[in-house]
Amino acid sequence: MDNKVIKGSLTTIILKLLEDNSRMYGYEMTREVKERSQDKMQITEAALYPALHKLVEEGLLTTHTEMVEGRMRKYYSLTKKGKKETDVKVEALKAAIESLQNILNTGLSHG
Amino acid sequence: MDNKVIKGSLTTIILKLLEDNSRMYGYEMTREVKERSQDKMQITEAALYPALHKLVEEGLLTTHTEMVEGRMRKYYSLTKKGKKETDVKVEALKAAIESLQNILNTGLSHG
DNA sequence: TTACATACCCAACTTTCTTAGGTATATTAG
DNA sequence: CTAATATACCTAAGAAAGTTGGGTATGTAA
Repeated sequence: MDNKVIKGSLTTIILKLLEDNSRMYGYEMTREVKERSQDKMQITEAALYPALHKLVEEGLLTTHTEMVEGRMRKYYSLTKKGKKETDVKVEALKAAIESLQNILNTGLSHG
Repeated sequence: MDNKVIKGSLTTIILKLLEDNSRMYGYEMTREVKERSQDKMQITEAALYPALHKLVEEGLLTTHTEMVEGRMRKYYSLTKKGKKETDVKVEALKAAIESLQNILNTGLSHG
């Protein structure tokens, strides 16, 4: 993450993107995150690719390589196991965000 | 963080607690986070103490040790520099959370 | 031919957290 | 008196997940 504030959520973000899109390639994911966050967040390719490889290793993603306009594209998709994990991880992240907000918003007078 | 979902926010949490309380000791911080998150989050002492020491090193916190009921308590407070940093870091974390939510909530049909 | 966008990748390093302890006092249960 | 639990501080070794700083290669626009 470019925005070194929230770490440990990259894997969950990847899974969520693939839940929404059925198949995506790495470079496309970096664009999508930039867009969804209105340019405020940027995943670096150096963090992304190793994370994708790990997810494949763990059996959560499968790949399919294609040549498009002379360039290689390695598409990733969720496996059945990956879909289950996505639900679990997305829910866990949402819960963690809520807790974090409770921590950050307690102790305010009312301004 | 016990909840290994969100990393990198421990320092900001410490600063925020001290913004709300003027002085706190380490053990108290672990209780406060547990309470604010309704037992969903738990900061470990092994993560907390090194983080506190680093913040003192960086000039963001000062300490004052007292004996209370036969036990040592090391109180931490924000320095002037620490107060400024707190504002910066809390705002950055809130913005990051918002971006993260945008990422997680895009692509939903409406169910 | 230079620059930029697209598209994949790796190695070395750093930061931050977890795991797994250690020390010590006060209080409660038996 | 003893054991367990809560309070209260701490460290060292290792893992995990990033960052920094590259590399390779094609297509397109200036």
